[in-house]
Amino acid sequence: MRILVADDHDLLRDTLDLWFQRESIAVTHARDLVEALEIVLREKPFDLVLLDYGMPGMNGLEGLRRIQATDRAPRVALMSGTAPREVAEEALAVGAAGFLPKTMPARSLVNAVRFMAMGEQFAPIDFMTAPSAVAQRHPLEDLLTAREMQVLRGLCEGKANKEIARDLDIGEPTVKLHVKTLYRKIGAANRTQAAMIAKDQGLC
Amino acid sequence: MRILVADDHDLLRDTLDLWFQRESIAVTHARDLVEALEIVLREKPFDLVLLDYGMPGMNGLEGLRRIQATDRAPRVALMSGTAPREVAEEALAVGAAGFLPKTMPARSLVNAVRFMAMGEQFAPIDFMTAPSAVAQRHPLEDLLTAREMQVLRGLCEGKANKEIARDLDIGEPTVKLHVKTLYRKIGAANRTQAAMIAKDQGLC
DNA sequence: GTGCAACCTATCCGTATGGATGGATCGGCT
DNA sequence: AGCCGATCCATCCATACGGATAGGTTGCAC
Repeated sequence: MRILVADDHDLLRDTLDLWFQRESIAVTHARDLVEALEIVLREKPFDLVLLDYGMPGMNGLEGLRRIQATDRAPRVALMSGTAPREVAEEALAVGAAGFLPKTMPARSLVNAVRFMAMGEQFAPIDFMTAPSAVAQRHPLEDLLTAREMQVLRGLCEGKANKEIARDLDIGEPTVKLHVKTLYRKIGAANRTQAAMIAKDQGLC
Repeated sequence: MRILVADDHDLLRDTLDLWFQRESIAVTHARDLVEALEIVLREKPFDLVLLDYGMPGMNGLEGLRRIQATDRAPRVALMSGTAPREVAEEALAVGAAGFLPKTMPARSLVNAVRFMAMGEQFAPIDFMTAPSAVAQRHPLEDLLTAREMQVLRGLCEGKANKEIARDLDIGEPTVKLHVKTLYRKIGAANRTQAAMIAKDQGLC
């Protein structure tokens, strides 16, 4: 089996080499996307091409598409240590053979490579089912003050201002004030919209 | 490689047999869970045990747990044509080697079996990332009338009764009536709670 | 210190909401 | 025919809500 590994990280490439050799998998190297493209076009087709998502020239999924466009590498997989799940999903959607987080055990990585070379799609299950992970640190949390967040949580539970006031041990007029100001901050016209926005953001 | 296939469908078992034989995979059969348990305890350990989720004696994931509890079958995978994604997720969470929908191509199934026997976890990516799929046909939808559902959708968008009335081209008093009755049906105390409940159910 | 932001309280007002009635029409069912 | 549920409309009322305005107290930064 012959594969092409395109990664600008020397250490990782060397480490992978050891494992692939032990499994009698022939490895060719590339340091960036252009080099990978040259090799793909020059050499005879590989069983699998591994692309580092953060490698020079990749430009997101653009690099993946360019390799696929050559029609000389039907099996292309993405590798990354940092990319969020969404990237993996989109890569698979556009026909990538798989997605390999660099946190995988080497043993599993070799197995995955064999699996993908057989024509299957691979991605670590726990990685793909993990809850989005991004959530971009809740844009609301640094837009609203601590008190406003507490009030917003009350709104999410469908509580009346009076209830929220009791829960937070403050006066009802104060709650009304917080409610009003947080409406403006998050762009809500009433408490229901505020609650829905909060829920969309993953709060409550 | 030796595997145990436990499935009460003769046809499927025979079909799998052909494929496994061609791949020089030795297959033992079981027709239900008790038979599978007997075989697991009697014979020497298998590289993989395939369990039909809907097979007699399975009782949900209970069967999976019982096989695992024998400590004689470290690699157990689930098979099903109908089970929702949630079942697959839970099975993997409790340590199943994988989940195989019966809609898979036989070729891929064999690859997946080999993959799992190597110690990896497998589940079809598209199956696992599909949006829930179940939603059990929205319990609300047959609890509420058509009009009430339309009103509820309006509530979800944070609209006022008057707006909803205009959208549906009915009078505001009527909207208020629908709102009131749907509160009682879904157990909401106010419009915000109603909207949150609807959102939880996947509507809006 | 001065300024500022976050927090708290208060009062006023118009409107929306939630709830309870009563009554009406229409279609489907027995 | 009679009954029932879904739909519609109307009126009444107490309360909650949304908004504006005018204060007050902290604590922190300049």
